[in-house]
Amino acid sequence: MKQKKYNISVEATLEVIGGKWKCVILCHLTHGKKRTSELKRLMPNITQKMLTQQLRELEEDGIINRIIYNQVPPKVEYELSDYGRSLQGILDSLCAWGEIHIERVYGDKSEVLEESILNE
Amino acid sequence: MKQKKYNISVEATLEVIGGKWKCVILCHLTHGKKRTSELKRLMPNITQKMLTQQLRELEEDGIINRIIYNQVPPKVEYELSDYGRSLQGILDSLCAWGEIHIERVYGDKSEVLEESILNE
DNA sequence: TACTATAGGCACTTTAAAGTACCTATTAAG
DNA sequence: CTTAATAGGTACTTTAAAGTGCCTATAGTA
Repeated sequence: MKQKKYNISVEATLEVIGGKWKCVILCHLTHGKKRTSELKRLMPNITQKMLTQQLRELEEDGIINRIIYNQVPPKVEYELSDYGRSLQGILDSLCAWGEIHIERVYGDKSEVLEESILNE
Repeated sequence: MKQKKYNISVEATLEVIGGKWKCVILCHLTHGKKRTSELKRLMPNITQKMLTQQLRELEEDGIINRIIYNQVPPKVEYELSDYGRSLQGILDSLCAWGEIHIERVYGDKSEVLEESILNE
């Protein structure tokens, strides 16, 4: 546990949910438990490696739980932990702001949001 | 204006406030207008180049206003725009969560937050 | 027997983000 | 006539983030 020094508390938040994928993963998990393959399908552009890597880090930080079913082929589910759920409000706001921003910039969100997510 | 495709709306948000510095800059601006040199002092580890670059991008996205005073030596101030203020709630929550997280991980926040910011 | 599905490991490469170093302009003060 | 202060530009380099390709295990099915 290296003693980092932060100049402002938001830096600590960014260490946990920063980067290209973590917020996206977490936003999906706000809608409930998800299997690895479901997450992969929801994020067509993420690579297997990045998905696993980000999930590991979120688990290490206590944000998500990893649920392993003893089956073949393997089944693993991820869900927000209790602690992770303390981010729910932020995640919801981030998604909501994104929608507002898309409408502001592009007018019609259906032009920039993949259909797959429009009807969900 | 390239028509990006997002798989989830939060990706649009991250395009605007993602990266290492933007949230930090914006959090400082939630406390009011700041000169370039003030921002630099508040973020001892940011380089001149990154500061200017991030400020330019935030301005382009309509999040902040740049106020130029016709003086020598130059004086420039930055403030949240009306649109930027729609992020205020998110920014406050991100800071608040960071404090909670620091206390959870390190116990005492005075050990990881630079003194300069503790008494502000 | 070969192939599928699922979750993931690992070495290596690429790309994008960030950092470094050095440059500009202007005016006042010493 | 040199220096300080402020805000910023730009070419180049470094580093960290992300991506690619190929590998594993296992039980069931065609």
